[in-house]
Amino acid sequence: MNGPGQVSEAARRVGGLAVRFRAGDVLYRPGDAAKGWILVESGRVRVSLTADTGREVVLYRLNAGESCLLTTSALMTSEMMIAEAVAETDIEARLVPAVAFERLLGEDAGFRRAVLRNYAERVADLVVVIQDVMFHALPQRLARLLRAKAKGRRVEATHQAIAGELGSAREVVTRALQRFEREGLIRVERGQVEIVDEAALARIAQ
Amino acid sequence: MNGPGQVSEAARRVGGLAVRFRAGDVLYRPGDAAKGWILVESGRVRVSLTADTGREVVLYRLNAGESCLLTTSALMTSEMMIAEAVAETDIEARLVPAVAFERLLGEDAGFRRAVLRNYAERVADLVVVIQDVMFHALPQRLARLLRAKAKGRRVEATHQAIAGELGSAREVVTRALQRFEREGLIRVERGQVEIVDEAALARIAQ
DNA sequence: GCGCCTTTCGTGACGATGTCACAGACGCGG
DNA sequence: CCGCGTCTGTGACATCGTCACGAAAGGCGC
Repeated sequence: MNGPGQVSEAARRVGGLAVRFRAGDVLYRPGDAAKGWILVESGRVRVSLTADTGREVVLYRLNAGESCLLTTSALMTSEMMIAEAVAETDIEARLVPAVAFERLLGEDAGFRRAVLRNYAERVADLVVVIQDVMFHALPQRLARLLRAKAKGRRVEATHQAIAGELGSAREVVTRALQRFEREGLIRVERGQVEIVDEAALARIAQ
Repeated sequence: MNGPGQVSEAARRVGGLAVRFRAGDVLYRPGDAAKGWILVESGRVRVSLTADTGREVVLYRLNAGESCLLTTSALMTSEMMIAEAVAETDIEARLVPAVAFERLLGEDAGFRRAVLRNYAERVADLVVVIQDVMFHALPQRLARLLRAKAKGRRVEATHQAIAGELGSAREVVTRALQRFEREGLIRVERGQVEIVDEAALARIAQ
């Protein structure tokens, strides 16, 4: 395999430290210093921004074989982290010291390509977030999120969690969901949403 | 010198094509394909997102020695450009084919470091934009912008231009400026703003 | 099964912001 | 000095975020 495996193998070869986290653990929070280059080997990490008011927005997620754009950015600029990363599942990761990371970048073309391509995708994620929060109406974004998070026709998420994904407020999400429900698109229950009219949702999501 | 000069020299060495733009020229627009890796050698470029409604937000600017994050991201993912880049001044730049760029990254450690550090800064710019539009009130951002753009105590910009910087709407900027004027912080004239109470502005900007 | 506590959700009121539709003001070229 | 394009001013309105509550649903201990 030429993806996660290769990158992971390179990280191990160069002396990367194996680290583990449990679901719910905070990998880093605003104000922390970047400890090194970090590669997720299994599990999923959510990276988000939080305002002092408590409002939150998810920037991107990291899956196996991926590495955190903002950690590396902080590492390179010697700035502190401004975002927060939380383990959504149990995590196995590898932490590579900055100098070893730089060496790998120089010596291993495959590693370099994989890492840069991964960052390019995360950068695109960030731009999509900006476009979304600035240019797209909430119902549209909500519809898209529901479709994306649906397992079958069920979405397991509290209104608060949905608001966090979208960078909105819980009350606003509650009202938008009520509206969808009145219009017969969904059915709302505590902690979950059932999709009733998938086609209509798709239309709203564009 | 170890900054722009070195990077620029490397780009030339590897066969980068010299290109020029006049102030106001569009370097690329949404839907374009990335033509290669591009380095600004002199002048300033503004990179922004535009909605179909005409609303705009400035993502970052490129100065001499810097390279466009989004172009490189598009290059790596083979996606089309989603943003727009406009020359704010006359520009000299160097366009390096993708393969030559990749080769340079592998062979020249100084080049690699400079480029990656530059991208790390642009990434930080993007995150700041997200934080700003989501978490900070308009008066605060406006005050910050006025201070940043002031030459002496004068800011040359139309309300429309200011709105574009902030990702807001012209009318909203007009009203915010009126309010600042009523409170004696600034004086507004056609196409420019004079700062009267710099200290108060600084306080509002935090 | 019954209280109690925590989490989740519902709702009204209000301010800030974006949008729309115009109207007025300014300045430059002819 | 007349037009016309650019820039600015303004009112009306919808959406969204915030605040301040209160109600409902689950879980837990007993």
